[in-house]
Amino acid sequence: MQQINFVTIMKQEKHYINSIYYQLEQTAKYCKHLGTQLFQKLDLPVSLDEFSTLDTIKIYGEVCQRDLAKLILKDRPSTGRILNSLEEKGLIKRFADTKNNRLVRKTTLTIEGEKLLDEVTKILKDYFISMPEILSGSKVEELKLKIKEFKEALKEQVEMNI
Amino acid sequence: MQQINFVTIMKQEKHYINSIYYQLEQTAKYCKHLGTQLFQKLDLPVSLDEFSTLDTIKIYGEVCQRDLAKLILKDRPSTGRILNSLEEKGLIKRFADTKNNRLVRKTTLTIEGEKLLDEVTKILKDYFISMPEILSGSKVEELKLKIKEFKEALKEQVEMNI
DNA sequence: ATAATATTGTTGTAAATGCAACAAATTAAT
DNA sequence: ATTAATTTGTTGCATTTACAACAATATTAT
Repeated sequence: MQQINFVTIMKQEKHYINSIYYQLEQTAKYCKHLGTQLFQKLDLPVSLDEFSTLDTIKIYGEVCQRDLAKLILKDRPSTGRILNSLEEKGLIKRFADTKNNRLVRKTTLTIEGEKLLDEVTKILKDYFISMPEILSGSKVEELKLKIKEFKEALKEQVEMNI
Repeated sequence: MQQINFVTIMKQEKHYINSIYYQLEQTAKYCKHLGTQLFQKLDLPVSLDEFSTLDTIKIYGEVCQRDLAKLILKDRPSTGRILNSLEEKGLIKRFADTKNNRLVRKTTLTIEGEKLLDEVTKILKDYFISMPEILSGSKVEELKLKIKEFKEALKEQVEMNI
């Protein structure tokens, strides 16, 4: 089987909107709309961004705000504002800590935060169960792995300035 | 080989940020940054969104603004503003037409628009050629097809209200 | 025929986002 | 030792974006 390389593919691309970059962007828009609509329909007390930030903190634990920003791919001001909102809602606690002898602010979920994260995660699962099977599960899983692989490679090429 | 279905996959997802929806969003952010950085670095006379809009008009021809909005997945006001900007720059011409006996505004590229589209498309190609091969070409092509498939299925599930 | 509904494009406004600049504090350089 | 550069988090601002409301017009319903 002949291997067609990336350059060859790009040369064959007559139009940017047929590139994987644009297709990914468009697909992500549908994902974002789907999530936002669900969060509004269910009248949840957090936004989708706040929820995924909670989820990130739960997984990656006590990181400073800048490291969290790098994880959620938002800039430092946006990250700070999301944390302000989560703190006002009593879902996280912030505390001072040091990282390389430098004063930083770290974050943990409160009991209420843990509870909400579990509840909304369950709601999302129930919602996806009620959805028609868009693609067979193994295909989705396979696609997800390929996207992650592509994302990790892309990460090396993009200067994020966070 | 046992087929694992979508529901099974979602049940196994303990965290939203590991879902294909969030992974797609994150990957698209890298794509967006990559493109925006390039357009700024080269000091191009159009934004990435304006360029992809030009490309869309080139492919889909004379469509009304609402149909164009559905293609570029932006709302009607945003679409109108992008067209205003492209018109001010002399890259498109707008003209009145009818669609189902209804007065609509349609768009075509000017000579300058065509020229700029070709030039920037070539610049993008050269840029991608200069990039290291992120993934082997066949893998990227395969991934793109799967993403398109996923996107088309997703489209049926999302009410875009455009 | 009249009213209700739908389509298209625009305007206005509020929210989100990114970016530059800043203050505080530490490390590195000369 | 003094200066320069780096890291972290915040504030302010300008751009983008979404969403509701509107005007104009055509279709549909009663």
